[in-house]
Amino acid sequence: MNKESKIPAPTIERLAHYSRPLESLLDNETPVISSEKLARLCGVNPAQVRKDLAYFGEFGVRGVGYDVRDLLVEIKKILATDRDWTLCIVGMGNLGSAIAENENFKKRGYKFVAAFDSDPTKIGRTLPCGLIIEPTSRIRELVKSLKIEIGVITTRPHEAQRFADLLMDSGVKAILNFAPIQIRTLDCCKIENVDFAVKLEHLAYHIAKIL
Amino acid sequence: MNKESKIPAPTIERLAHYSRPLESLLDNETPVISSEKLARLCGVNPAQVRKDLAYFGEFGVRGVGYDVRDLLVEIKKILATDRDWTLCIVGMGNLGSAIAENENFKKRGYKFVAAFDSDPTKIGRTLPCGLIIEPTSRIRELVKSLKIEIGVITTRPHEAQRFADLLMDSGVKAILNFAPIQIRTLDCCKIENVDFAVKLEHLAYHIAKIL
DNA sequence: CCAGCTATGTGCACTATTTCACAATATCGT
DNA sequence: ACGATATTGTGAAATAGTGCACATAGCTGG
Ligand SMILES: NC(=O)c1ccc[n+]([C@@H]2O[C@H](COP(=O)([O-])OP(=O)(O)OC[C@H]3O[C@@H](n4cnc5c(N)ncnc54)[C@H](O)[C@@H]3O)[C@@H](O)[C@H]2O)c1
Ligand SMILES: NC(=O)c1ccc[n+]([C@@H]2O[C@H](COP(=O)([O-])OP(=O)(O)OC[C@H]3O[C@@H](n4cnc5c(N)ncnc54)[C@H](O)[C@@H]3O)[C@@H](O)[C@H]2O)c1
Repeated sequence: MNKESKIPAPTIERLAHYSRPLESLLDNETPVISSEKLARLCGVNPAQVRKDLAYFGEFGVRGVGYDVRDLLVEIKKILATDRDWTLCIVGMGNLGSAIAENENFKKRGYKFVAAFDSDPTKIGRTLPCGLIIEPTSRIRELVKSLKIEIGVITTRPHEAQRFADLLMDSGVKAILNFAPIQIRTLDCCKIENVDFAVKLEHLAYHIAKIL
Repeated sequence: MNKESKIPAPTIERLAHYSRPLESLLDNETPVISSEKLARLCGVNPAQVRKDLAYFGEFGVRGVGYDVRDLLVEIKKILATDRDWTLCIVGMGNLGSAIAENENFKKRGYKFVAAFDSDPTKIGRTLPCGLIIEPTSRIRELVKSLKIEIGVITTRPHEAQRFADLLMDSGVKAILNFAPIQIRTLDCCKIENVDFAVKLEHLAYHIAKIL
């Protein structure tokens, strides 16, 4: 049971991917799907799908496949997305605003309950989603009182480490960082980075190789 | 020569990461850096740094380290970011606009030369960066006449595949996709996906495990 | 109740990636 | 000029992840 500690990170990421087509299938009234079909929808190997799921239990029926609704429930349980999460976002530039407005996150249970910026001209402004931009000086106070669990960093790079430290120190359990720098992190806090430019550079490398 | 074909994808992504601190070091007037220091700045193993670089040549000096400026030039040469790239973006919602406005991309040589949307109320609008939003019906024409090499997709998910097909058919060599769906792709076109929600789910999984 | 069919769950071999450990080599001080 | 020192470049070992192949087990129809 506690082999959960050595589950490959790619498995976790794929589980999240599997849930996307499953949601469409549910709308589609497709009751059952095979590992082969799901694999094709996600661009992976069918054995991979079965193995990924097998880390967590036996969710399929031999000779039949997986019940779409049940499987989705199980995956959400595994990923802990069967509950709501409380988040805040620091840095309300273009990217920060786009993320705060995005409906998809809300739909998946990621609730932004606070938005921070250090630019005085932005503070107090109300976003279309209803959030009011707070000064960064209130981060500690609000993270604690609103029990914020995840922090999103969309500040400019030179401020990112400072706010990460502040968030961690205030009790945030995880950080999603969009600033293109390497954040030093404490053990008590899990961090994920998203760097679009890295992806573009990867693409550039491949195109250039072909030419 | 053709051992380039078996260079690990993680190596390419790390090379992009290495270039970030190197740029700061340049400003900092630090002339030389060891694999150990660079590794620490990037949160990886020093042997990894050396091996990654060794795929492409010998850039260091034994007993000394790597010349910061030279190394940066070499990495840019490898990643083909020592030149400009021509890009377009399809879907000028919040995220699309944030990306088009971002100065970092321009600074790194990624030039957005066209922006498309299918919403008639948006077409014709001028973005702060100077781009005029074109109707998606002009994608094929403009990709060809402006020699656009990379397409960025920030449309809503259900339109993403259609525009990906159109971009590929128009001659784009690579696509960066932000819509949370699996895009079917042709061999002639390299695709990278960025899915923030997957990262959040990864974080949620880890936090929930600890509790 | 059994035979035939189908698709899962999984041991194992294979492939990919990371890390170790050390020989090779450049520099510096004397 | 040479030994001490530092740090690279790299084969080989260790670790991680993927995919095959098949025994296993549920379902259906007779
Ligand atoms: N914003 C984010 O943080 C974020 C994060 C991850 C993925 N994405 C994905 O990126 C894509 C774009 O996201 P976004 O936040 O820019 O979305 P958005 O709502 O700002 O706009 C997206 C697109 O939909 C069109 N659109 C939106 N509302 C419309 C309307 N009422 N009528 C006609 N067209 C309309 C716009 O023209 C635009 O092209 C989506 O696929 C989304 O899932 C966004
Ligand atoms: N927009 C993107 O596509 C994108 C992509 C990848 C990474 N990022 C990163 O995300 C972060 C935010 O990007 P963004 O596009 O939202 O940046 P942005 O320029 O829209 O704003 C970023 C932040 O800087 C502050 N700011 C900007 N201009 C200011 C000014 N003149 N005076 C005072 N404060 C000012 C804002 O208050 C905001 O908090 C950056 O670290 C960027 O590198 C952005």
